[in-house]
Amino acid sequence: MQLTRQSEYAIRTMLELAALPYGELLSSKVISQRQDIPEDFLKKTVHLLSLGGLVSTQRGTQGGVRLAKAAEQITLAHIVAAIEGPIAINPCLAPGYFCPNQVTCPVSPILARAQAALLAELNKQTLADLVKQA
Amino acid sequence: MQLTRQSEYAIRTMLELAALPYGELLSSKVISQRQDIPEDFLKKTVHLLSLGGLVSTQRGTQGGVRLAKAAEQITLAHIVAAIEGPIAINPCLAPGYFCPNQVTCPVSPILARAQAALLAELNKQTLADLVKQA
DNA sequence: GTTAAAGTTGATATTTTTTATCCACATTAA
DNA sequence: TTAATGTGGATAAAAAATATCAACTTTAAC
Repeated sequence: MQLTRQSEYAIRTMLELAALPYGELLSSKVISQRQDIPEDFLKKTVHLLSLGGLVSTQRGTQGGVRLAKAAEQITLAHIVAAIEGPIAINPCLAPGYFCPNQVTCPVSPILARAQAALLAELNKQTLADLVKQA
Repeated sequence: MQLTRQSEYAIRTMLELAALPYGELLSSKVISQRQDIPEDFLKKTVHLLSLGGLVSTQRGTQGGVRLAKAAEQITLAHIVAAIEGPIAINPCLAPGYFCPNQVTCPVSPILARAQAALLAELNKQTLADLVKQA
């Protein structure tokens, strides 16, 4: 029932990027050093963020990573989803799951609401808000 | 970011027990058969529920497991906590954790609120409510 | 008392997931 | 041309979750 460490890496990375002037690049290497994250692992993490449309990358000398959209439009929920996929606190809430148990399972609606409440909180503040606070 | 399968086993077990007349025993063996849960694993799961004060057990012939308190006083949050320990969606929210990162981490308050929202939903309905619905 | 049913406990194995590492490759600015 | 950088795949290592096994204790039933 926990965020993975990789999600945490991703959050810290996004905070680094959001603290920069918009559009500015920062290399994975530098981020890994500043945030004490294994470089190769971070590279993959950044790649996931990229696939999720949260950052864009630039190869080559002086390349790096930057936000792909304004920090005002990014929330923790987006970041976690980019890393871990759609948040599902139980397999039975995942898209396309067929429950092998009783037809009328009283639990999944509750889990669904709990999950929704969790997501709502993770969406309440933007990355921009977070950077302001830090 | 998921409940463990063991938590799910525990929930299904508690639903079985709550469907019985209050105080009635059901053996782990029968529960494991009805719910298709490995028996030895379920025994340990039941033991955790017992340590958590949610069920009481009775050894010997005709022994078994029963609710230790009224189903009206038990929620999903209690069950999950009995199995997984205090719910903490990130290590930094666990009791006694010291964060090695920046002093003013803007993330943990959000995670804390998200976690609280999750817990609130898991506490909204009692086991008794669930049994009624099923 | 004896016995069989049931929970207790600890060791260990298996499987899955997560985290980390390594390296060959593609791209690109300098 | 070259060095810095992201890409991608393979693999390893570590951790966590799940499952199995087996000896033990308790206790109701006979």
